[in-house]
Amino acid sequence: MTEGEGIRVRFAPSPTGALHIGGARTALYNWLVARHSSGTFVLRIEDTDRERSTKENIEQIYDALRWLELDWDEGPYSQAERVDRHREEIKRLVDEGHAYFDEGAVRLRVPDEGSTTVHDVIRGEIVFEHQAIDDFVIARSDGSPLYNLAAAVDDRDMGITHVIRGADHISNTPRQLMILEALGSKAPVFAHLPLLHGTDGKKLSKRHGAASVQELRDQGYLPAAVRNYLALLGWGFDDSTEYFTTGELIRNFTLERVSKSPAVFDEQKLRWMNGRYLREMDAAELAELLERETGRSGLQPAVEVTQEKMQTTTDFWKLAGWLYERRPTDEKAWSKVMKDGAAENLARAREALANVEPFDQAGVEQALTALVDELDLKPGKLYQPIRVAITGSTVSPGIFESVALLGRDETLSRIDDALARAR
RNA sequence: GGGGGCGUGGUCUAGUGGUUAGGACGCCGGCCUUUCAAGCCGGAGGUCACGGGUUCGAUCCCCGUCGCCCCUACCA
Repeated sequence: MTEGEGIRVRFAPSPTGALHIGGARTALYNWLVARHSSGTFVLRIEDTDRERSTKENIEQIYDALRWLELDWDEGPYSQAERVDRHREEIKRLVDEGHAYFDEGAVRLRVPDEGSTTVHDVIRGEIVFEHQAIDDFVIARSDGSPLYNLAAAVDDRDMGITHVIRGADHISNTPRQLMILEALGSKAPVFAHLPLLHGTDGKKLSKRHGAASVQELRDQGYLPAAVRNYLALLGWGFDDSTEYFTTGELIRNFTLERVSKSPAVFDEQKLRWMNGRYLREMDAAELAELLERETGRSGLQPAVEVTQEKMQTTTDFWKLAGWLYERRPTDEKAWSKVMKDGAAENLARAREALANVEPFDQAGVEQALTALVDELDLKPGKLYQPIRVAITGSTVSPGIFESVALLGRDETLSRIDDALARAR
């Protein structure tokens, strides 16, 4: 916990579009390492590809990181704005004979013999024979620097001690190491995270659909739940713990426990976990959040009766929307429930509810249970027709609270409509 | 083609030279119950990729094979 005073990590996304969960996880792991060791989390935008590095794309990254509450201590630095530094080092490499011009471009000289070893915290030592690596280009013929050079120089200049990034960079690492060596610089520690794959087994990318951070936000996930879930995609703590507050994540996260094999994003499990976070909030807090999202007010009573059923905040409207607007009746529900004397029972329920005083949950419950006794019915025979009449569906919160929340006038009116239709 | 990485139920993972291979999501069933969830209980599902070794004994150690993925760009 203390040896980390000097630890400096960076998240260095290239702004090619929305930040997807793979990038988000890389950011999270870097952030966790920094916070765990009281180190520094640097944000650097790798925008040397001018075509794709639009202002909007860059803004999306900030936006995603802010929503995830992954705050950076330094930056954001723009790699593009550092081209003078890159050019300086390219010139130096050429001047010192480490690199040479080839048809206008600059290539680094890679020795034919020997090897470069990557020391990876997660994977151990990885050896690359030089003969398998060509002299690679470090600057275009227009003089602009290429990724491997820019990344190596920036990591060095920014004092990065731990490079934590996706495993797709493993093969780039020996190249960056060779640049660093030619520059006479020390190598940072590397940690290559297992890639995230789509269900098709391929590296996760834009084309895998609902995988961007902003989509998760729009679908009603909580940042804390997303962080918890993402932490688990490629990292495990012990044989039974998987629910971690952010503080626990910071305390327990170590690179040594990161797994080596690729993982597949499973939205079902995220949904489950998000539901768990939702249920642990208190109703007032959740109501406030939903009021912010929907622009409505006074949602707490509705939240109290639906909270246990929600998995995402967007579920709220599906579950409670009938309280605020009449929903078209689900025909399957109607035909399933409105038979065998259901209309008569519903009519009796209407009578009973018309006289409930006060019209609250206890009053409704008393009236309805008394009626069930009187008619000698299975409770569902009475409650389901009411449910369908007022919500349009066989699925809703508890019937007593539902009726009480809807209020007498609206309840009776909806029952009347149902009765009219039933006859 | 060359180089590199990875391989534990459908998915995420724990694990050790000797375990009934543990947990979670999902799935199925039960309880609860006014529906659906939640919660609790139970169940199905794994030849620990395959084949050889080493060993009294391998999921775990070694070698090979296969599969998947990444890099092999004047992309990042």
